[in-house]
Amino acid sequence: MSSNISMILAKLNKKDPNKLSLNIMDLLKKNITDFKKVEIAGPGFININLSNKALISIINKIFKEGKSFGSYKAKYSYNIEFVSANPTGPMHVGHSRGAIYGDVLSNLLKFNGNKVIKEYYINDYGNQINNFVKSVFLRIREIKYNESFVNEKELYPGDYIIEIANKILSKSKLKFNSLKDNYNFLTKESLKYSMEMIKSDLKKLGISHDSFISEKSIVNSKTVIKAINQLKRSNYVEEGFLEPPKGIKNEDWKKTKRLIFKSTLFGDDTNRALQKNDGSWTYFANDLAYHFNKVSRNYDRLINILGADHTGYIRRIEGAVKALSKNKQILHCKVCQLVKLYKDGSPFKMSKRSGDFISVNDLLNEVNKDSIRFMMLNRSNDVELEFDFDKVLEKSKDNPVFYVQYCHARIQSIFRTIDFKSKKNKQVKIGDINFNKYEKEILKKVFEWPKIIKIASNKYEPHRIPFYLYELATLFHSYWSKGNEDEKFKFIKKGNIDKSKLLMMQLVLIVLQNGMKILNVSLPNKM
RNA sequence: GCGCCCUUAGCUCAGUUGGAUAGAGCAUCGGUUUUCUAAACCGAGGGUCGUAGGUUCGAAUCCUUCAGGGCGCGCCA
Repeated sequence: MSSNISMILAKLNKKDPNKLSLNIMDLLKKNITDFKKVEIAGPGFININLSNKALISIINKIFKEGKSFGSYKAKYSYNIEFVSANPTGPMHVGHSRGAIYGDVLSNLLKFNGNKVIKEYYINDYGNQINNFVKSVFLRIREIKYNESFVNEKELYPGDYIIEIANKILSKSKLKFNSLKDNYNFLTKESLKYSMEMIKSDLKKLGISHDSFISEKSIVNSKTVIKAINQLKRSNYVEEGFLEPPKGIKNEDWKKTKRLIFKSTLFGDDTNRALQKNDGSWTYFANDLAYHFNKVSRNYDRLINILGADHTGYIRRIEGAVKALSKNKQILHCKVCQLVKLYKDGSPFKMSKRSGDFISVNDLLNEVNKDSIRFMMLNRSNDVELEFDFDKVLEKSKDNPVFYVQYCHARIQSIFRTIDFKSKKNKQVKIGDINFNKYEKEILKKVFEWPKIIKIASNKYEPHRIPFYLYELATLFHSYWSKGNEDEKFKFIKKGNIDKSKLLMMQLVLIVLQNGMKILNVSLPNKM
């Protein structure tokens, strides 16, 4: 164990850290007997070797905590919105990253005792939906009346549209003469089937949401007006004109008076329109209303998981939450960078519109859920993730999930061999326990687990968990193999096992199980 | 033009909210299997942490400059 307390105190008091360390060391030696050795190293670190007595008391504490080892008591309520993929088709590989990130972040926060609502915002309103429904209609015409499907720019050509068309046809005897006459029916049915597809994809990835909120229902409930009225009163919304957009040309742009949200007050580049040319609400206006609804549900903390292509949206919506909650609630937007898909050694472009994207379902047909989950978290969410289709399909040693699972399988293998069963309420006593240096390394790693959880939770960085588990597994595999070189490091000798080894393995097991439970990745007993 | 993210070994990336001699995997080279699971392990080579400054006992980490890459910049959703 090591402490940098002297350096911190030195900074505060402007004193020499080495001198402070000497003083602290004296105090420690006088007052505490749990230390075997205390010494000063480097610029003023205090290194402490724990006595067996102290070690045992820590181990007993871990056994007592068991499934909650690593967690700390927090009791905030969270709303985490993630996935929220448009209901115009199945999920693609890019969506799965945010989905898994959000899901594991939720598990992590729950592990610490927080209450978490996992929410999905269904964008079942607007032009995309019109185009989606039109696509379904045209496919129906194609099937029923042999009219060829002309692929216009705005339409969705993917095969799943044909599937939806077939499903609708098999249940309905309507003639489908005009889109207009069948519009409401088609919209309802198409959305039902596309959401079924998405939910099924999510389920296969091990993800389920607690709450689904429909954009259309927000619009119909007039929440938009309520939200905007409140913002008008606090002077965040006004009628006015906006400058022409700087980024891309838009021929439809017109300078007319409309309601705008003053997002520049929150660091945005420009104020944002709440109304379109024709006076109808923009997507942002509806989203504002949705977040008004979220704010009214009184969570302690709001989190949105967004794709990289929505970074420009963050200032606006975070500002909106501040304005709507009168600075009482804070929305944190976390961004997942792109997933770059590689196949046959070259980049594989995804496009939802063209219909040639790799869907989550395609992926799941070839790679198991555990590997996908682990791989998607094996990067910080802030960096692009290279997903090598071929490599993941190989199911080889390149895949780190196997490595961690294998560690678990080896421990279980030992337990099987000696017919060991974990007992409840075990109390370890000081006796013939004597950890060697390899075991101490592993214990040290196990003791780090709560710190990993704390950082991962505070920073919303669940990727730290797979990295940590991988490191723990490395130490274990390394120690295991010592037995190949030297008989005395064999775990089992003549059917017996050292008490210290048994303890060490039980501790590793606790951490592996707690960690993988948060990741929702399985731990097979045999591989 | 503006905003956000990134730049660490040949490649892909970690890096403890500022700590000790910067770490893994892959790739390269060389070793280890009558076994408690070799889906594993051990060893070797490989670094000016993009650049230039600053903050301090101490910087890959914080601040500023510049360069390179990605994403975005709608009255689409």
